[in-house]
Amino acid sequence: MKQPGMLELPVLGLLKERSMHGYELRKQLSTMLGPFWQVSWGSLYPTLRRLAKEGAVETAPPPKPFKSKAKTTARSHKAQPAAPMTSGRRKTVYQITPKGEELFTSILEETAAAVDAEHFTLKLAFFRYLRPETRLLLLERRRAYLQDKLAQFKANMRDYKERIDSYTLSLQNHGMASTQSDIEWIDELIRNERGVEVTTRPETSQA
Amino acid sequence: MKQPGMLELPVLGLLKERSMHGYELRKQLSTMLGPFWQVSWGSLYPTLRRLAKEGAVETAPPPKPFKSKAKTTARSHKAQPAAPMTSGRRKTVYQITPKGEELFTSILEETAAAVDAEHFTLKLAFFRYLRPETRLLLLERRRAYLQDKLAQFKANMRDYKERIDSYTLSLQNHGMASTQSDIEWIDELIRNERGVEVTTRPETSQA
DNA sequence: CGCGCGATATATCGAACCGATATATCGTTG
DNA sequence: CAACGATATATCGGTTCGATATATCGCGCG
Repeated sequence: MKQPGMLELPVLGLLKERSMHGYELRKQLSTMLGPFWQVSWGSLYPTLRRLAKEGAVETAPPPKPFKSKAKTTARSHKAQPAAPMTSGRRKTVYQITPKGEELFTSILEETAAAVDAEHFTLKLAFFRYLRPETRLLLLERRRAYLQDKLAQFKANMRDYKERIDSYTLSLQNHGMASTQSDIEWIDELIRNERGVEVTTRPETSQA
Repeated sequence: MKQPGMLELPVLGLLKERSMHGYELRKQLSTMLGPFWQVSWGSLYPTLRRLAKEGAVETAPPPKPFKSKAKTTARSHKAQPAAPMTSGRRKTVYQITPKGEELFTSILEETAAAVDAEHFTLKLAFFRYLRPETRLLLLERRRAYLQDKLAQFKANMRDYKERIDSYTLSLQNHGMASTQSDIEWIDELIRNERGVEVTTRPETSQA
């Protein structure tokens, strides 16, 4: 997972359900995506600041002051690095704004960059927020992309299979099989999406 | 493909076979890896400079001056950006050095970071340069990693399958199936590696 | 009782990569 | 000979990663 613009969607998607701070955001993300992706701090916190600057999220004050702050005295004995107030256990809670909701939807709906595995995976995790027709559109885009990838594999094999060693050959074959398996999975999702109705067509080729 | 340290191995691996310039390097890389990975210029050229600075590669003068350079006159009419000599069709040919050969081998042999899909894919493309025992070691590391990933999937499913929606569930299931398929592929590679000898053991579990 | 240790929580740094873009030349083709 | 696509190198800005720093909280354990 390293494509740019990967964090916005899941961050907004989780904040849409309820307000959270960074640490919890990461835990939720891990739960949701399992072994697919472990978000790094070095991308999560900058993303939160980015979203805040765009006005897509805003920081809420901690729910309850609770213990009262008895030590508002200077307390700068340790030289805070660069940002204001660098002390422990802060719990900067972020909540989504209407603008953030809009951004979330526009990112989720966009079909252009939805094709690569990472972006698609992320979108699927928030598929429930899309209308069925948009879901179908995204699924079909992904399918077309995979079909194209498969064709590239085949072309590559046709042209170069004499020139590549057995390991690379095995790699290509496994890549093809995986892509084929991905396509079948997408087809299953498409079938589920359409209910069980129509589509008595026997074969799956469409490209 | 975005993990750091991804370019060094294939660049050195290709230059090991014969000297090339950047553009050709990229074409060869595309041929070898097919649809797996398209290297971007923004990473390839900086990598070449990085490797040059480390002394792992060096630029060779163009094979033949050929047409003779009749215009060694100033010719600075266009303000070259930052590097010396910025004109067209330069063909900066890179060749590997002994130090580069060493670096190639050490990167290829290291087992630590060999586990993630991208690095493993890249290593496999140069597997022929490894001794059979090192190949087996790398394959088994990869297998253990995948087995662990599978276990994480299972644990995740066990703990959260009630709380996640059907799309995320399908995602997890497909992820598990893919990982399982990857394991079987690795097992096949391991079997091939061992020749056909021994290992009459019926099941594949080893973790 | 206090001491360490692990979980909680935020932040930053440098390195690496990507996508887009700029620039220039060469070969072909109409 | 002009247009165009392939060849060829380079840089910029933005994003992510991995490592690391810092600090606090809660718990167990001697």
